[in-house]
Amino acid sequence: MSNKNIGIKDVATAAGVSVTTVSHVLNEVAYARISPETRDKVRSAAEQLGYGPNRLAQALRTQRTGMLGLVSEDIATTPHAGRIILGAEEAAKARGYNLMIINTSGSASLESRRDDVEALLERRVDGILYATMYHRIVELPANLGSVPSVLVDSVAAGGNITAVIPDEEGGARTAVEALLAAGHRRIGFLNNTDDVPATRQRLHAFRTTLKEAGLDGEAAPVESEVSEVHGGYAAARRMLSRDDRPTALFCYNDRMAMGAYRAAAELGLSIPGDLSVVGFDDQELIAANLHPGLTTVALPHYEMGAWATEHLIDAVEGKTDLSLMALHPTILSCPLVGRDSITAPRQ
Amino acid sequence: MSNKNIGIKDVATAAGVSVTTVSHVLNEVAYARISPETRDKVRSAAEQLGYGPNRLAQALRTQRTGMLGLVSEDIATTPHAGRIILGAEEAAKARGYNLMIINTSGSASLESRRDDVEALLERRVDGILYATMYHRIVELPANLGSVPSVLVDSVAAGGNITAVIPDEEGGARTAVEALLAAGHRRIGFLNNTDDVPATRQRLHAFRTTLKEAGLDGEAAPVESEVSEVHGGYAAARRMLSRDDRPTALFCYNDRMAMGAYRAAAELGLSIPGDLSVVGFDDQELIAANLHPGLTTVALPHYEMGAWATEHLIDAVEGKTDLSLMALHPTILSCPLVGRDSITAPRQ
DNA sequence: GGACGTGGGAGACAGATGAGCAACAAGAAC
DNA sequence: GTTCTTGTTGCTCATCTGTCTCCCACGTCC
Repeated sequence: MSNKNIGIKDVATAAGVSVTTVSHVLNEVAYARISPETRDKVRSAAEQLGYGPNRLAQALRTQRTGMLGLVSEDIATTPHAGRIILGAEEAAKARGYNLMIINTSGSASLESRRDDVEALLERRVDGILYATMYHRIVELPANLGSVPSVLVDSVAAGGNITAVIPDEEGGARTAVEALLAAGHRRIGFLNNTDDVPATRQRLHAFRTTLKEAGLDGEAAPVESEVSEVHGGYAAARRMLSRDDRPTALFCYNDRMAMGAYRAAAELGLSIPGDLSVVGFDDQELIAANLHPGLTTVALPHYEMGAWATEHLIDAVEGKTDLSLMALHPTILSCPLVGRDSITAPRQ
Repeated sequence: MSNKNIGIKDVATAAGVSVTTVSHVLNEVAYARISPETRDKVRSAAEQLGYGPNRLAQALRTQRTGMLGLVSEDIATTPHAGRIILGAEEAAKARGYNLMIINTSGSASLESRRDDVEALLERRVDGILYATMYHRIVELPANLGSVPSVLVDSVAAGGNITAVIPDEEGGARTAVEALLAAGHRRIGFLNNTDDVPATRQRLHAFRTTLKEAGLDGEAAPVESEVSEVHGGYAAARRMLSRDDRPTALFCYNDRMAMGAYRAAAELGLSIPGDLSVVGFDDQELIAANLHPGLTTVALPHYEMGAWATEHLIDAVEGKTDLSLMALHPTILSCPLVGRDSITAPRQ
């Protein structure tokens, strides 16, 4: 219970040695030659007094705070932020670091982002994690560069900062392959309308994967709407009213899949009997709670947070050169989370 | 862009004054007598050099870090944590403080909680926020007491720590009153089975509110199940199969309400035409995306985080005495979030 | 007189702060 | 009209926060 008023010199007095010796013993300095008895005296004195080092003073002296800054967009509005934070926090804790959190808005001005980073720099964090809420290309404040930093779930406009992003294409491929493996040949895609990497890449992977399976990828039906439940509903209504109605749907995200569930229900189509569905995102609250459970592809938010933190710490400790990794973003795979929304097509 | 290598003495040299003067000017020390010209010189020198104070050194000297520790349970598993964090972060930022986050598990040992708090204390945070993921009675590590602290969404076993909690009874009353106001007289309650304050208090408010409306609260139907979608489904199936089927349902939380939606659909009951439903929690992802939108009662997570932070900072700055507030937990109200799941009963 | 074993002293990190020191002006004493 | 006191303005010096780390000191043994 580190009493805030007890310092190294109190321990020194209690143990009858100098502060230098206490420091040597407690930090297990390699070159220090101190007898085992003295070490014991110091250690027990420290424990009895409830001594805990003042990390501020240590940091001031050593130029290392053991703190990482995390500026995260829209912490509360998506569950994604929580998973990134958790991944980062656990990875940091495992290596003796702590996390300083700053929230920002996805639409915040460059100047306000700059101020956020500045606040972290004044606290002399050893490195900075910059996490966005969805995969895109972001413009980052220039002062980010003055300390090792890693971008989570986006790539930098300048392209000169190490980044981790999800494997959009691989994830889409995984989803479509799950449908193909179940025997489906007429597969539709409910896509998003935003101009973000995920929209383009998932569409590309959708077509390519079908083509590789010997199907006509270009002709496969795609309906685009905003990536919300009502968008998914609208897109699914159109898609399912076609003459050559697909037997399976790949949805841009779980929210759209939720809309598709409703559309299917209204049209008297049962899932997965009449229609198989795959989502994307693995938003527990939706995917696990729909009926039947939604098979979906998970975004590796936890993993990206942990990966970024690991490599950031490596860089801080001089074990890695981030500038080498900055050339290409690191891509983490999106695994399939199987539930009950896929089965073989009828007949 | 605070260059990490620029210190107060560089500014002093550039401005041609002493470091003392720079410190006086930049901190706007009240008793310092410095000419306007000198002040200008100092300020422009500081700006040109991109000087930013080293908060570590400041903190070491002033015994104030301007950092608050937040130990939060299960950051990623519920969206609730995100809202508490956001409330705390924004309140802290508004007053010039920053947040240091530590994640812990709801089932973590007392010793590991102690270590988490200890880590915060070593960093000399000015105060600590301790947030739990659902309203309950928690046992807290003893070292929490060595610095001002506030409990968010729980009360302490010893009862000697200032706490903010949601108004469970008021929220339940609000929900039931919304149903009564729509004209419902046969209202059922789908309750949770866990032995937590919310379970008891919401049930109590349910019965009391009915009684006050001249109905037989004791006789009103209650079905209890685990507070998940499938629990809500099972409870609703039983509830809706009764001879005196209620025309409205108050659900312990939005997840159970989601289960009730499915049960209603299976029984051919339309919402809200044949059955009105109110939830609890306001989990966006569910409540806003069900069809029809679920009217529900919101838990004030953002507000609790903000309230706790405000008062913690007040205590840190000597404006409040937390020990006085520790006598009774502060209760924040749970407002109704109206959507489309309530209407007047048929005929 | 080195080598070895054991330990301590004195900055340095970056900034905050109370006491104190020139410089000058106004008023008072001579 | 000069010197002395007193007061004010403007700024600086020395010291402090808690810890680390380079360098040195002392004694003993071969």
